[in-house]
Parts: sequence; C-alpha cells; structure tokens
Amino acid sequence: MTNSDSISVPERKRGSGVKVVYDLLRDEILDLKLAPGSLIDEVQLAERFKMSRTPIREALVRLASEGLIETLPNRSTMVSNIDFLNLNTFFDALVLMYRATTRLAAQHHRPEDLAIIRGFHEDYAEAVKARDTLAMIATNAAFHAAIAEAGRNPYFTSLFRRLLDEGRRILSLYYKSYEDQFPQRFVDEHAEIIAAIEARDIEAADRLSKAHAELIVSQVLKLFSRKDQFDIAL
Amino acid sequence: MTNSDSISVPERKRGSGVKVVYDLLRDEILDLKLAPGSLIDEVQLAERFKMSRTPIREALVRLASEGLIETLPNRSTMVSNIDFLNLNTFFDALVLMYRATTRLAAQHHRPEDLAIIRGFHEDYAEAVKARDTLAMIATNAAFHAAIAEAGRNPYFTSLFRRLLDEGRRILSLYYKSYEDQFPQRFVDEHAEIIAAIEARDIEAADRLSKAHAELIVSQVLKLFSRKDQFDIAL
DNA sequence: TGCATTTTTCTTGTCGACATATAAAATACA
DNA sequence: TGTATTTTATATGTCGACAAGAAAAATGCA
Repeated sequence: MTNSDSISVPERKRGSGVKVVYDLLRDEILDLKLAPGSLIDEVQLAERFKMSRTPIREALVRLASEGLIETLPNRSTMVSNIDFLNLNTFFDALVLMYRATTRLAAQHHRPEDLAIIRGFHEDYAEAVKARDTLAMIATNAAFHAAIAEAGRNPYFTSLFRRLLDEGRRILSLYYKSYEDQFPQRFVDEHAEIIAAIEARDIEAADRLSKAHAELIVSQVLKLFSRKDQFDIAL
Repeated sequence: MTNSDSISVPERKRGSGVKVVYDLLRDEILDLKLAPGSLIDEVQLAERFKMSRTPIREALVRLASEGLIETLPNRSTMVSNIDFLNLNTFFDALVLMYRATTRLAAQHHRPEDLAIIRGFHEDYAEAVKARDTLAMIATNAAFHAAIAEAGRNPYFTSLFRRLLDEGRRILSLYYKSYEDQFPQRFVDEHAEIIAAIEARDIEAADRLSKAHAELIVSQVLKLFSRKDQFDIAL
C-alpha cells in the first residue's frame, strides 16, 4: 500500500501548522510570488495546506501584525501594497538601522559571529557570480541580519529584519528590470564592513555602513525616478 | 423583561472580540496588573470574556508577535519577563528613537500635530501636579508617541511605541518605589522640546531629546543599581 | 432604461467538541 | 526509601459547522 492510498494520514506534527503556513506565506509575499494587493482566501489556503481554517487564521493574524498583509473587517484580507509614495520613510529607517546595527556589531560581536557573517558574505558573492538575483537579494538580507544579530540588540534586530523584508520586495522589482555592475561593488563594501567590525573600529563601521546604505538608496531612487510612474504602480 | 433576564444575549458586535481581548490584556500587562512571568489560561480568559477560545487565541497570537507574552508549545503561555540583565539594549534603542522621532517631528510636523502634542503635554503636567504616577507614565508615553506620529515615519513610530510600552512596565516599578522631583523637570524639558519642534530647529530637537532621554536612563539606572538585586528580580 | 430594494452568494467570525502532548500524580520495583 | 515507570489530569492544537456581514446579483417599479 503506497502512501497516496491512505487518505486519512495526518503526517504533520501537532503545533507545526501555524508555523508552516506563516513561513511559506511570508516567503511568497517577500519574493513577490504573491503580488501586493492580491486577495487571500482562508478556505483556499485551508485546502492547499490540508488543514482547518483555525491555524490558517492564526498565521494570518501574525502576518497582519507584522504589516505583511492587511485585513478588512468581515471582508477579505490582502497582501500589503508597497507604498512607493513614502519610500523616503523606508530609506530613512533603513539607513539608520544599517548604521546602528553595524556599530553595535563592532562593539559586541564575538568570534563565532564573524564566521557566520563571512558565510553569508561568501553566499552573496557566489550569487553575484552566478547572476542569481533572487539569491542575491536573500543572501544580502541574511548578511546584514547576521551583522545585526552580532550587535545583540533585539529591538534593532527586529526592526531591521522588518526593513530588510520590505527591502526584499522592493529590490525584487529593482532587479527584475535592471542588471548592472553594482552587486560586485556591494561585495567589496561588505568585505570592508567585515574588516571594520573585526577591528572593533566603531567609527569606521558607522561610516562604511552609512555609505553602503546610501549607495543602495540612491541607486534605487535613481531607478524609480527614471521609470515611468505607471509602470511601477503595482 | 429586563436585560439580565435574557440569558443568550450576545451584546457584542461581530469582529470586535479579538480587539477587546487584545486591548484589555495589553493594558493589564503594561500596567503590571498581570505580573511578568504569570501564566495565562485560555479557558479562564474565555470564561471571563464570555466568548470561545478562538478569538482569545487570536488575541494571544498578536500579543506574542509583539513580544508581550511568550508561548511554550503545547504548554501554557506566560507574560513576558522584564529582562533586567539587558536593560542597556533597551536604553540604547530608546535613546536613539527619542532622537530620531523628535528630529523628524521638527522636520515634518503640521500645525494640527502641535495641538495634539500640547494636549498630552498638559495632561502630563496635570498628572505630575496630582502625583498620579500611573497617569504620569501613560501620558508621558502618549506625549512622545504623539511626537513620533508628527514625524510621520511608521517604522520608527512602531518601534518607538513598542519601546514606550516596555518602558511603561519598567517605570511602573520605578515609581512604585520612589517619588521624587524629577517629573517636574520632565515637564519643563517637554516644553523645550515642543518649542524646538515648532521652530523646526532639527539640531535643537536632537540635542534636547537626547539629553531628555539620557536623563531618564541615568535616573532609572541609578535606581536599579541602588536597589537590592533580589528585590527587583520579578 | 435607470434607480431603489430585495434576494442571493460568499467569506469571514465564532462556537463547541475532540485529539494530543506535557506535566503531575500514582504506582511499581529494587 | 528512592528511583523508574505507568497512569491520570489538564491545557493546548485542531477540526467541522453554524451564523452574521458585506458585496454581488436579481428583482421591482417608475
């Protein structure tokens, strides 16, 4: 008897339901597999994940509290739109968190943190070499998140993670349109940042991370100002 | 027939359940009516709020994603402990957010924002005059949250709100023990901050908010270093 | 035809019940 | 008596079903 013959096999550990749904939906939203503004149906998800609506709803509540989806009372819930009109608030926060987390990493990192950071650094370099844009975006976010972890301030880390997540959505649009030489420059700058952290040079970490962040911001802004407004509005 | 005669009166609007539970539990946690570390029972809450466990659970999921409660798998959920060992990370984030939000308020505030801010300023002054510590804590948080709103950066605002919330719990302990003259000084400093914002003097707003935040931090640290360690551990 | 009103449909919000995992209690055994 | 094992108790995780709103469709009327 093959596995597909038996119908009533739960095959899922108790308590894992919410996490599975949350993780997968989150990834799909951040990779734009679920388009901003698209509607989410609980029953549909329940069928897809083969579970009841209760754990689905709890995953949605969590996504909503993180701003990834919006729920209209008594009416459907939808993937949050990217607010292009207020990108400046996003960039302001992003630059400040780049600086704050990198500074703290220079202060508080431990030897084992550097190994982790270097790991993601190499992953990113390989993604650049392979011209794999989705991997570039994901490993870049992981690299900076690892630096934030080494800074050991959970308040900064959680905001920064949220910003990096939102950045994944924005950068997905960016790299969908343009392939250019900047990723290689980012690799070099990452190496400089690592060196500053390792040397515990707080001011250098601050200066380099600030320049790095502002380069990204200026590139994305240049792109968006060049593109036709109607082209990017969802 | 009086209202109490009919047993099966829902008397609650559909969709309001989660919000009611969330708001009340949040307040009780922040005012220390629910002690850090105390256990939360879903069935008990369901009976208390006269609703089923489903909306209760969704409110708990939301509180958990904001870090106010922690949920042990398959076992009970509890009110998050205050991490006295890592207060420095809290203060680092708090000072930076005081500065960032006040700077942005000086840049982006609109006339109507100032009216709101002044309203909370007066509420706080009255609470100080009345020596109502719980009101002081709440209106102080509201005052600074209003400044953050005027800065119009939702990323900063949401982190700052979370920090102010956590601050409510810490300050509750502070004021439980000591009554002193600092609240009046805070009133004066608030007035100076408002003036800087109104004058759109970004550097002054930065300087004043930094000094204000650091005064609070140093006061709380002084208190905690004076107190017996075992006295405050939970 | 055009608009207001009623009906239908469809999705969400809530409920009560069952299943299961963990901790505590009880038992067995050396 | 002390430890290991089994049993029980209890709170959580999940389920299927019903009810209530809101939008869409259908109907009525001028």
